Amino acid sequence: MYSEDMSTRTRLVNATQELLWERGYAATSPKDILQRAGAGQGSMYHHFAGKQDLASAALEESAAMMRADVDILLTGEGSPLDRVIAYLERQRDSLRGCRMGRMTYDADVLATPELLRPVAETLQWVVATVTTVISRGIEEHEFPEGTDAHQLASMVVATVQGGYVLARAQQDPAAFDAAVDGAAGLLRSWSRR
Amino acid sequence: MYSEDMSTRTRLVNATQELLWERGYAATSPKDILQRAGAGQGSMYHHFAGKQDLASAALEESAAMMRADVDILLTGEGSPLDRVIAYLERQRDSLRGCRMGRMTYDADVLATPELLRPVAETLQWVVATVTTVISRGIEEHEFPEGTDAHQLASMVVATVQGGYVLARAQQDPAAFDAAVDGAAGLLRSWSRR
DNA sequence: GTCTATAACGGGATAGAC
DNA sequence: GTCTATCCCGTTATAGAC
Repeated sequence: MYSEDMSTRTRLVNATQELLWERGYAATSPKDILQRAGAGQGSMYHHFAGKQDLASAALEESAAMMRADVDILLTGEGSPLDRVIAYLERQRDSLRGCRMGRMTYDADVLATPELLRPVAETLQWVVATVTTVISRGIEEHEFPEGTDAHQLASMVVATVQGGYVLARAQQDPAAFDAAVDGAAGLLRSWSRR
Repeated sequence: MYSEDMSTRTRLVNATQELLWERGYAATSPKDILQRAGAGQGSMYHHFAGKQDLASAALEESAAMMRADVDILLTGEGSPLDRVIAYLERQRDSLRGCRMGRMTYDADVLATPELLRPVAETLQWVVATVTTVISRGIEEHEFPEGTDAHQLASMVVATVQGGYVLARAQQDPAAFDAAVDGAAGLLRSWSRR
């Protein structure tokens, strides 16, 4: 339940963002959303065309938040290698999984272009941004010449996404940490070649 | 619809395995299963206590299949490095994702110990098996001394699991290939240190 | 063992009052 | 703008005939 100074529309979007992260699209009902937002049926159908429309707005908002979070790590302090390792190591709440990545296993999302688009674009953006940082590292001779920046970036992002899967399966964040630590170790070694 | 020489029970389990892979647990209804198996309501409730019981049997069967598939790659021909790379590179149908990994984003599975158990055990087994292969590689001096086999194995399995996520988001197997090629490249480099 | 009929419940959307 | 009442449909399970 949100504070009164947020508009009903905002409370609806926020509640939907949370539920999409926790349970996914198909498993989230309008009733769940309304209860968490402290709103009635009418409000939702006044502000949005329906569940899908609201979910679309919520996903776009979550996508923007994820980009902002990742951007801070990748454009922050330190050398290119430091920043890639910051992206790997500073993920929080690994048991919650990825707001965007989890949607790829929701059949309704895959089948609905408006819902898949923010997911596809955001993950694509993360890979592209890591690729840019690694390319910079190659220019600065922190990574060897001939490094395939896109392959390396794909591996880095996949390690994070897959680390979430392993941690959720074991219900243990240590499984995530082992994966990203393994990737960070290899990257450090690669940069010293 | 399956051939007549399979028992109804077997057809139910097989149909459920397929649907769990394609859509997950919550999104699969008994009706879907019965239609694909070519059976009626009565058959299912005769052989199984309900949807959850049938899904449990199907997941156990899929888990065994996945272990068999992975085992062939990891205990097959070649040096430890070759076998780890075979595991990375010989995944098929990357757009389908992982039978077990996908279940970690299904809230009902997480909340049901009988359903989560095969998922957790199988992914744990894969990481442990890759760890063993890498440890062997360290003994044989194919990997440097001081290599953390468990971290490296976690990274390898996470890359595969995350590669599925990236490929499904883009609806393009190339995203999977880039991730596993990146991991394979780093591993080769690491083994030559 | 397998079938159909039915029931109880919840999801998602609409209607119309306030 | 927000509320409640209502509707239609699909999911899951049960009952009982064959």
